[in-house]
Amino acid sequence: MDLSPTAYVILGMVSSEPRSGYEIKAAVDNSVRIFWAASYGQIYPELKRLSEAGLVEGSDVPRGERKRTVYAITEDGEAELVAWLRQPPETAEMREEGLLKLFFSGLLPPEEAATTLRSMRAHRLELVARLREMESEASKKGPFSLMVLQGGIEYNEWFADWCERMETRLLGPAWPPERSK
Amino acid sequence: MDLSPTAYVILGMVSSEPRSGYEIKAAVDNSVRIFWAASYGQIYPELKRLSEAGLVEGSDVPRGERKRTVYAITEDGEAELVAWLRQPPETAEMREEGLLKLFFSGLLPPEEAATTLRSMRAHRLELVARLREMESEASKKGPFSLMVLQGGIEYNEWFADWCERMETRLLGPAWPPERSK
DNA sequence: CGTAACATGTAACGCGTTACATGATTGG
DNA sequence: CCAATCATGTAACGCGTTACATGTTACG
Repeated sequence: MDLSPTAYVILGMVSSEPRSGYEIKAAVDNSVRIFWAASYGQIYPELKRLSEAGLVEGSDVPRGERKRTVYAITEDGEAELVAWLRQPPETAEMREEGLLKLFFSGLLPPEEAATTLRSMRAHRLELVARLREMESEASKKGPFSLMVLQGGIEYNEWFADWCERMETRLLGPAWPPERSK
Repeated sequence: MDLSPTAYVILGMVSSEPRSGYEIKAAVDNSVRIFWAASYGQIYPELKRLSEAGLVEGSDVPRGERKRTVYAITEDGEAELVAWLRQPPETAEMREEGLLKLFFSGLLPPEEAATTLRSMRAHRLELVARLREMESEASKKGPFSLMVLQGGIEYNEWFADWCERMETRLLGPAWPPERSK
C-alpha cells in the first residue's frame, strides 16, 4: 500500500491519541510545520481515504451541539506507519528564494545584495524566536518532539549566522574577490 | 507583471549569456538546483511565455543540422529581473521526510530511530561530496555562484553533524530522558 | 556501430494551497 | 454582542514532475 507522505503525517498525528481534522492541523502547525506542512484541503479528503482503507477509524464525539469526528489509528494503520518509519527517508528538498536572488546578485551593487542577506537573516531570527517559544510545550510532548524542534532552532541560527558572515564579506574591502585562473 | 519564481530563474540564467532551453536546464542543475529546481516541463513553456511577453528574445542558432534556439534577455527582461532581485525574498520552505520520521520515532526502539539518522547523515555527506566537486567550476562563474555553493556545502555539513550528534545522544545511556514537570 | 549527450517539446498526473461556504461556541 | 476559535468541507487553481515522443550529432 503506497500512501502519500501527508497520509503518514496524519497517521502519526493520530497515533498517540485520537484527533479531529481540525486538531490534526493544529498539531501539525505547532510541531512539524517547519519541515512538513499540511492544509485542510489535504487533511479532510485524506482522512476520508484513510478511513475507507481501514487505517484510521472515525467516531462522532460532539462537543456540545457542535458536531465533531475524531479519528483513531487502527492496528493496520499503526503497522503501516511503523513500516514507513523503518524505510529510509526519500524526500528532502528546499526552496529558498533568497539564495536564488543572491545567486543572481552580480547584477546589483554589493550593498543591495547585502540587503537580501539582511532580509533572510531577519526572517530566520524571527523564526528562531517563534520556535523558542514552543520549546517548553515540545518538551512535554516527548523527547523526539523536542529534538526535532531544537534541530529547527539550531538550523535557523546557523542560517542567520551564515547570512551575517556573508554580509560582512560582501561589504568588506576584498569584495568582489579576483578570480584566479 | 507577476511572474512565477521559475520565470526568474530562467531570466537569471539567460541574463549573463544567451542560452537554449537545454542549456538553461543544465545550468540550473549544476548551480541552484539544491535550493531551486527546474524541469523541461517548466522551462520550455515558460520560455515561450517570456518570449511572448518580450522579456526574452529567441533566435535560431543551429549547431550543424541540429536546430537550436537560444534566448537572450531583453532590456525589459533585465529590468524585470532586477526589480525582482530588489524585492525581499518570500518563499522559504523545506520538506524533510527524515525529520518527519524522527518526529514520530517514539514508536520505534532507539536503535531504529538511529538508523533513520544514519540514512539522513549519509545522504547529506554524499551531497557534500558532490558539491565539493563543483567548487572549482563555480569559482570561475563568479563570486556569488561560489558563495551560494559554499553555503550549500556548509549547510549540509552542519546537517550531517547534527545527525551524528543526535545519533550519539539517542544511543547514549541517558536516553530516553526523563521529562521534568 | 552504438550510446551518451544535445535538443525540443507535450500530456497526464499528483500534490498542495487558497479561497470560499457554513455554522456553533467561548470569552471578553 | 462581537471576535476569535472550533469545526468541516470543497472547488478551482497553480505549480511542478514524470513519462513519453522524436530526432541529431559526437565520440569511442
